[in-house]
Amino acid sequence: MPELPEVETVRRGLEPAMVGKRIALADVRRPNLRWPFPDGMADRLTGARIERLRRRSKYILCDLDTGETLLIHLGMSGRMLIAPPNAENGRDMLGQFHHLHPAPEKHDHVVLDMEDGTRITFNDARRFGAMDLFATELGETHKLLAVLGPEPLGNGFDEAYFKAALKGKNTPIKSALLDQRIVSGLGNIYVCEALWRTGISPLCKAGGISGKRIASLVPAIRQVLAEAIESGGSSLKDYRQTDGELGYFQHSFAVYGREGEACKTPDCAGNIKRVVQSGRSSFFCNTCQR
DNA sequence: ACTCGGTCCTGAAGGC
DNA sequence: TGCCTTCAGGACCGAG
Repeated sequence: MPELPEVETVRRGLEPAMVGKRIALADVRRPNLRWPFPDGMADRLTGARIERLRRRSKYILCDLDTGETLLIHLGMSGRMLIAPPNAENGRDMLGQFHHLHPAPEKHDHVVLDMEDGTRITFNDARRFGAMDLFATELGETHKLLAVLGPEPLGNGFDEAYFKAALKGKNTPIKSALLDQRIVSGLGNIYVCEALWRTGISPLCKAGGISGKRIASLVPAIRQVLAEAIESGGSSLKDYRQTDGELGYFQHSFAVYGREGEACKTPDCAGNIKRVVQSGRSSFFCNTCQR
């Protein structure tokens, strides 16, 4: 499930394959993912050079030399596949583009053939992902970006902001942390992990948590994300796979997916419980998380 | 304004 | 060549 660290890892993996390169041919193989693709997306991508790859929350933003930005969300199951150039593809001496990549497979929804023959494929079985194109100059006024709270690893996310954002909230802290308007980029896994690190129960009402405990969440969130990015970075560095798949990595979790197993807090005799909050599983230790 | 639950989608997993 | 149910999840959207 791509949350901020996974998206950042994907962004870093895509950089060498995309930045500074032109899209020789964009193949948009269905009319929509979660939402309809913008009109003429394939034509608007074909011929564009990618100047920069940015990340905002769980979105990857590709700034093009056409004045437009390609927004990509991986949803639940979205993956970016990178297939390196073959000796036979790219442009021939007449400037004609050709490629010998295998035919796209099931759930390959958007295929970008770069000018050097590299093929970038957006594959998303569940189609919770999204793509959009918008004028770069609109910046963060894009509908999906305008509602986002601060980046958890950025300067805008600090104790003062966080306390103010949670003040008076009746919703459980678990739900508040999943709310992208409060802080953006967290998903179910890292919310569970950050709460465990601070000893705060996911069931606590957000507005009722002491200032000291709220303050402790700030570095806990930052650290769990930074560690996951580091973990992703190292897996990326070692990454060598024939199909070029990129996007997921192994990371060890203290609570997520560990229902019934022993709590990893030193000297804690508890075991991990699972409860459902607003339709999502929360994993926590009800002995050391209060 | 705030909070909650429904919804989209497919594949994996598990019960029988 | 088994069928069926349940679950996973991000984020929008409508209901209360």
